[in-house]
Amino acid sequence: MTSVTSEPGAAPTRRSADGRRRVIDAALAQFAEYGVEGTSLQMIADAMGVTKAAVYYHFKTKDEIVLAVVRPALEQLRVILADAEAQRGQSARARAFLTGFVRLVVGERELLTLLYDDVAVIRTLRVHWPDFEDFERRIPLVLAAPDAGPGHQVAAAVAITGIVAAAGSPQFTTLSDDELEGHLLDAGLRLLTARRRPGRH
Amino acid sequence: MTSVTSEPGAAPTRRSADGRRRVIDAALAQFAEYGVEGTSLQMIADAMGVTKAAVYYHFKTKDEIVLAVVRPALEQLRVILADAEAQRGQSARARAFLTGFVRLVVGERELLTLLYDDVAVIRTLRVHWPDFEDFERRIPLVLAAPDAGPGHQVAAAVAITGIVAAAGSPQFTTLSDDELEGHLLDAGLRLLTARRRPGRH
DNA sequence: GTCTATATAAAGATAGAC
DNA sequence: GTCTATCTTTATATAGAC
Repeated sequence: MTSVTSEPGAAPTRRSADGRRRVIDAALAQFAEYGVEGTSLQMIADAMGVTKAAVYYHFKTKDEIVLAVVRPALEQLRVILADAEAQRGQSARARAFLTGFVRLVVGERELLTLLYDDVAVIRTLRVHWPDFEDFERRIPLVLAAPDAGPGHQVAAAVAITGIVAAAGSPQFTTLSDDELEGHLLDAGLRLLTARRRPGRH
Repeated sequence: MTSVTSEPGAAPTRRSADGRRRVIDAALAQFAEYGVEGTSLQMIADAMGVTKAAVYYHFKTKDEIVLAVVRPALEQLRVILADAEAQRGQSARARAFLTGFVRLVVGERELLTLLYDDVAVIRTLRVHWPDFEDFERRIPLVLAAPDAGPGHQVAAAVAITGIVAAAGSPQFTTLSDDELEGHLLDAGLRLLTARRRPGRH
């Protein structure tokens, strides 16, 4: 299972991609349990069975590890968002985003929880990830038209944040991915579906 | 403004309640912005304009500060939960909890976000707050009957976690408390209202 | 690629003066 | 009630041997 380091045609990086992967996997597990600020390089190294210096061979700083951990989720989010925005019609865009987002969340529960709940991750992204604030602007827009009124905006916010948190909850580990995905999608659609409230305004 | 320390009939604590309050307020502000692990005693002291040692006069450990910050929210949650459980009928119980919970969340946005998002807070509570795991069991139960099927459980989880996160979002700071409360309640009700899925798509 | 050893800073926490 | 000063531990990070 070891030493496929730098085969020609494989990973284009100088440092072996496999070494980085092992750090990233160990880091994600620790981050998910203790949070980024609650995880030291020592803890990551211990989880890998190596020393801190070995970890620093692969990444120069802790921030770089955070970025590397979170990068794949953001890349997928970028694609899902762009695809949704390309749809014709507001409700088609919202539905397209929701569908892709739910699939991403179920596939990467720990990662998305980290992305949405960990203030340290969000701070790091705002500083080092150029497109992040873009996402924060565009996601509400793809889910609800700006002129649809605050009720729709609030419902959309409840939907995406609730979906992430519910997917990450230990309560639903017994459900299959497909089942969970179906229920989350259902909940999301209920929130996004425009319905005039009978009693108000 | 100062030195009302230990008036007879006032706070029953030896250390002045006012001094504790100032620590708690400063700590909450820092915790909300940087997370518990990302906040040092030094940062709290700086925010108060005093030294670390002055903070340690009021609280023996950082954990004690965390508990004190979070205590009022948990006390309110305890009452809301007990009142809801006392209602007759599952749907009355769910609605009662949702109503109280939304009001609590809107009134204490920072605090509830901390309670739901910060892994360090949750770990501290699981260790030092006897009733916390009780809450974690009872809240899902008051919102959805255990035999109602996983779809209802998931919807309920989306509702409460989404409500907390949406209320804490900077997106809605322009809304009045009453407006936000109304929209959150509306979103929550949409999720809790039992509806057979009519086989959409 | 991993190690030992170390530099430097900051963390939580305490002692004792005022 | 707040201060200065200090202790101890741990944090991020680097240098250089193997």
